[in-house]
Amino acid sequence: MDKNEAFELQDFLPYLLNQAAEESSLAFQKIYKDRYGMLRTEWRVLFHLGIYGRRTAKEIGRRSKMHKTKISRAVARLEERRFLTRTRDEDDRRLEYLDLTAMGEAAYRDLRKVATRYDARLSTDFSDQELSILRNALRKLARM
Amino acid sequence: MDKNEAFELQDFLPYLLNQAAEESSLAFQKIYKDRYGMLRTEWRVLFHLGIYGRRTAKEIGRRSKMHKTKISRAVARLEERRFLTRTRDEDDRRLEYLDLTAMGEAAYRDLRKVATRYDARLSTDFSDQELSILRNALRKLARM
DNA sequence: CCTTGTTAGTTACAAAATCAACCATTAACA
DNA sequence: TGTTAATGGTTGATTTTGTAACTAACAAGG
Repeated sequence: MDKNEAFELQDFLPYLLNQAAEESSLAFQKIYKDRYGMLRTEWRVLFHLGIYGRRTAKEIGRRSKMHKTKISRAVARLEERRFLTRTRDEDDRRLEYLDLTAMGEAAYRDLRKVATRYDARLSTDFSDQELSILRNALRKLARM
Repeated sequence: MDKNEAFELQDFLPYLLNQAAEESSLAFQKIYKDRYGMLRTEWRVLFHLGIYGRRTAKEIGRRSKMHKTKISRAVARLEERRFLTRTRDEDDRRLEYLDLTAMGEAAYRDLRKVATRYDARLSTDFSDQELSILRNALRKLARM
């Protein structure tokens, strides 16, 4: 009754996913870090604003599933470094709208280009069918 | 010349992988945390020893790609809580072999059972073919 | 208006990860 | 040998994250 089945750590999805996530983001991380001194939370906020335009912190949080304190700090740092500005909503003064500055836009476009190339490079190892299954599975696992 | 192509954050592999990794490890994390007060680094070390038997910290690091300080601290905590013991190699006194105690073994077997069930549950969303493509792709991305 | 509850966002403090410098030991080799 | 380099592992300082408690603003009902 030992239940001593072979358990392969390498097959355990949470572990495997984590290794793949870590390894695959390393080289991209190096770029946004070296080039703009950004943290992971920061490029994410930057991208959200770059892609979807003016948003509140709340909206970014809902989509990215980042906790609001992470976002609050990322926004503070991005503002300090002049990548974005905040504007209070005059009708509901709890809200503030975030907009990329020209510098923020430039950084976004630059990093988007890098990300696009980077994603393409990662994808070369797989067929179109594999890629579509992979992305689909990941979206399901991520519940998004 | 604007290059203003649609960029979908949800399709960017490093992002997608990270979301999937985070989401999919949440429920498992709750178990090793609530049941044994362990951190992610700690269950990993525990599993390495449970699966592969007596190892040095170095060997665990090579396989898991965890930084040696993480391992050092995880080992220290696991030793404090009597999940493992250390034995110096008398021929090369820099090395120390790590072994699970009976308690460590028990915790490992318990968590392995949980992990097996958990992995099975995650897998139910996919066909065998999808699973094999997924695991393969992840191993390739993780370079393992 | 006044309480009570909710929401958006921040802050304070504890927990954890990162990075560099650090022992102790062994290896390499002049 | 004696010096320098490399290795396994630990420690301390700093940075980041996580958790909870906190403002400030709005909303709803009396």
